[in-house]
Amino acid sequence: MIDNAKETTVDNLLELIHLFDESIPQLSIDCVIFGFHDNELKVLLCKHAKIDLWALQGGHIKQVEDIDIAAQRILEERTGLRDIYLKQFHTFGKASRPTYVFLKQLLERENIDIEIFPFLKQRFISIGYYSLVDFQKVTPSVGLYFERSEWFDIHNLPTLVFDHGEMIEKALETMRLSLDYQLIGFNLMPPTFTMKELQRLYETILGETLKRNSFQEKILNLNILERLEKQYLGGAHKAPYLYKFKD
Amino acid sequence: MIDNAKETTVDNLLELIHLFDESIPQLSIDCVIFGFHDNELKVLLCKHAKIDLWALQGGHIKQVEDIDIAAQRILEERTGLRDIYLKQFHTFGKASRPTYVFLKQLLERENIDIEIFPFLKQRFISIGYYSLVDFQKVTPSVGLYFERSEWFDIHNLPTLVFDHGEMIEKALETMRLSLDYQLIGFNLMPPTFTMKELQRLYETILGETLKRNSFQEKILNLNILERLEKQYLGGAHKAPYLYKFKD
DNA sequence: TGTTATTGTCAGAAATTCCGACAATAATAA
DNA sequence: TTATTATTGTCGGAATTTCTGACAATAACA
Repeated sequence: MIDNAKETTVDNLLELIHLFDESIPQLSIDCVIFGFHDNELKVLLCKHAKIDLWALQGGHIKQVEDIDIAAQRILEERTGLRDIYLKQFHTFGKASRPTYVFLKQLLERENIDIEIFPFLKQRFISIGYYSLVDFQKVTPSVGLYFERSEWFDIHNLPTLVFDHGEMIEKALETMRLSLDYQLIGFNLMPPTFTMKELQRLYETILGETLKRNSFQEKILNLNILERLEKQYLGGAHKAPYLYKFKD
Repeated sequence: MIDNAKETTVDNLLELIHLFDESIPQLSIDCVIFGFHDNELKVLLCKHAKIDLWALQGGHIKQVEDIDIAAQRILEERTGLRDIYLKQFHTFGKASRPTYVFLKQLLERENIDIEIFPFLKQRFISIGYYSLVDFQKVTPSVGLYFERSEWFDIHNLPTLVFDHGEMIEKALETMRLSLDYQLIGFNLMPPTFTMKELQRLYETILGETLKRNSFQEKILNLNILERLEKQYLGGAHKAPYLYKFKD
């Protein structure tokens, strides 16, 4: 958890304006960064100092920048991670997305009239990406003008801005569906792992328990794992095989 | 096929500028409108009078308009159809999408300097939607400042602008995958139809032949069809049952 | 040395998909 | 009227996949 109690200063407002100037207007990217560790599935949210609402990790697209690259940049800014599985899943563009109301309220608490920044009055359309990381490996960092960045359990989310709740829902649904026909967890596992550890990842993402032998059969049939030598791990039981993903 | 040999006049250039003004900048929608009829799968493309490249049916999003509604509006403008299955499938945003080069070339042929219209110099990001219609029921109409609108067989496409070829590819792939777990052809079939007719739709979309009895078994198991009385259709053989989609 | 907890494996059950075969039947030809 | 032809409906078994319980193997611990 990060808490730097940053104040909104004139300086970082100017920086914000500069960012807007060199970015594509009315279009943002929001990353649903899922974090997995020890049977827990979390999502990384951030929050402004003066407002009790949480938001996804968002950002803008530079005028000369691929949208996929922009999403990677945002992910790296907030997590320090690169080369992570990151997938575009949907673009959200309801006319009623209440970005204006939120920003107005935010600026009012700073005693700033939103009329000074006409670009903030515009409606925003957001391209959603999701990714899956090991939250133990991440040191969250707040973006410009946010105050805190924190992992929340997927079953216990705080109140969110805009339609960010809906976005998380849709990202989760997409990820669960894609689990059936592609492997998305290979950044999450240590270099070698047991079948049980992999199963727990699947169970946590899917939110349901799986049969031990069915799971093993299914995964092995995908033919993406290489079996290594057993290793004694210190449990009062038979030692499991270790696996690694094939190169 | 529509061919109205429309000239680019000052009037419709002004109209174009007006459209840009009330729309979200640097963001467009492109609709991959697939047309099916008699074992043929086509896509509806349009073309400017002075340029030998074809394009998807595109348009812009009004400042106060849901993106889904904008896509529906574009579809209706170009085909006259409403309440059609229309699905967002991907947003395309490579920094190198060469929209500027194309528009400059287009305007030069009209002896217009693109510098007069700075908004045209901007890079565009495009939200892709696809839909599936019966091309016999459609009377294509050209949008503002296009000259012709025509159906092309999916296996025999002309040279396309920008990355529109890639967009069609991705739309087709998405549609084929979604065929497995949802029914997308219900606007295409007549009110009642035979199993063979439905099978041909699937075969055409998938680009492969299917076994008669496996297909029937699979579709009936979806439990979305209602079997009606047989009807003699005039073939030298047993009359097939008719089906309709359950209400 | 026995107990305990977990693992690897296998065989059979259950479910799904695949596929060939055959009778039914409507139009057409004889 | 009758035989032929083309296509349909359906059934049953083969092949494949998925599910599930059972049991032996084994490493740590008492």
